Amino acid sequence: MPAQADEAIREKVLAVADRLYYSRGIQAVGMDALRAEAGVSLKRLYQLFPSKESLVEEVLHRRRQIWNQLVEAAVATGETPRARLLAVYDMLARWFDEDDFRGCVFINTFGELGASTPRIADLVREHKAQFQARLAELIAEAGGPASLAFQLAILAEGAQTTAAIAGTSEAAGHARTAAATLIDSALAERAQ
Amino acid sequence: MPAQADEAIREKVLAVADRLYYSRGIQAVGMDALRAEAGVSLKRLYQLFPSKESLVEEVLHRRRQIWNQLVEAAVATGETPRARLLAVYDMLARWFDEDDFRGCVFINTFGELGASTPRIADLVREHKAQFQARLAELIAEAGGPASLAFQLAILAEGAQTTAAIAGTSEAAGHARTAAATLIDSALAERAQ
DNA sequence: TAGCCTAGAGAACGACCGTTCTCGGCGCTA
DNA sequence: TAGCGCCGAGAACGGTCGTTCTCTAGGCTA
Repeated sequence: MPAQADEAIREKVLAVADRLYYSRGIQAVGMDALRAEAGVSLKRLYQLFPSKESLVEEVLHRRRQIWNQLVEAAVATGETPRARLLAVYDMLARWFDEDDFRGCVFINTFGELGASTPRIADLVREHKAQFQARLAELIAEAGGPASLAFQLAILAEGAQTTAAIAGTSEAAGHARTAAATLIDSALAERAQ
Repeated sequence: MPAQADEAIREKVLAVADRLYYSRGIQAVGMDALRAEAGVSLKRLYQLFPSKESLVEEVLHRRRQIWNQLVEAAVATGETPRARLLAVYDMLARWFDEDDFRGCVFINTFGELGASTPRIADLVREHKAQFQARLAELIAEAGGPASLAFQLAILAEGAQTTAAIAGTSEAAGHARTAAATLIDSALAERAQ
């Protein structure tokens, strides 16, 4: 039982679970469907993850890391603080254009399980708070006010939800335009 | 079997279903829990609504009517087009402050059932499109550009989601401030 | 080669769900 | 008062889910 093989299987299961949960919803995907798709025995599945809930938690944890990497990769492309902020919305636009886009995993999970599973509701809260804190850092670099972080976070949130429901990716462009307006307005006000 | 008594029972069932579904999630509330809470027999329940899915659809329909009334009541308080638009965000603020606020019913339902129940996904899409169209009307009255409707809709959407997850109602205030900035910016641009 | 440990396949279990069926009692008509 | 039909209570049914258990086959050690 080589530990590194276990790690590979873990990652495979997490990747499959992420894909199935995201496309069909968590409650709609049973452990058996997961087992079949991942090519793992049920016994192994429960050795790696003691329960479905713990598996869901790890899927969210993994998504959070991926999200953070996407944000940082986008931010790294900007030369100025303003460009770094707007790059986040460009990243959203690319994401919304993917074929399997179905909204924010965290929002969907919150709607599905938040009322009955406090641990998962907390994970969602943490993730959103962390993203907002990152926005606040970028805004501080630009010399903007703290309230701007709330406004930009609301825009990003709304863009994800709107894109998921309307099924079009144009929400990202509108959010980006609105973000630019809000940033410029806040900086202009501070400048005078 | 007086028809008006049937109507009263229908409304009672719908109200109870709305409350339970909203607070616990749809999948977490069985028909039997509903029966117990509404004080109706299972037989009657299935006479009034042929299936759980049809019941969910009617709950959403009812919520949509309530939402429209709230929007129109808020809009009616504004003297100017700008004030009418901002009144929508004031309405959101009051809603977020309610004890049992748990986000937008339509978003939550979309996350829970949207992937597996196309009819319900369509209802959610229709509702959001209608709200956005109403915003576009108000913006046209103010002489603003059509793209502003998208921006304001994204703000309202994001405010609801952010308030639900963060558990604070301050999102409405930030959304309102951002909305005012976007409106004024758009109108100033058009004026010159 | 003999014995043991492991892991996979899948049956089994208990719980719950949406939906339907049965039964017993009550009220209305003749 | 006798009979009929409706209604509520709740059992029953078929299905699915998360989780555990059983059985069997295969590879490793001595």
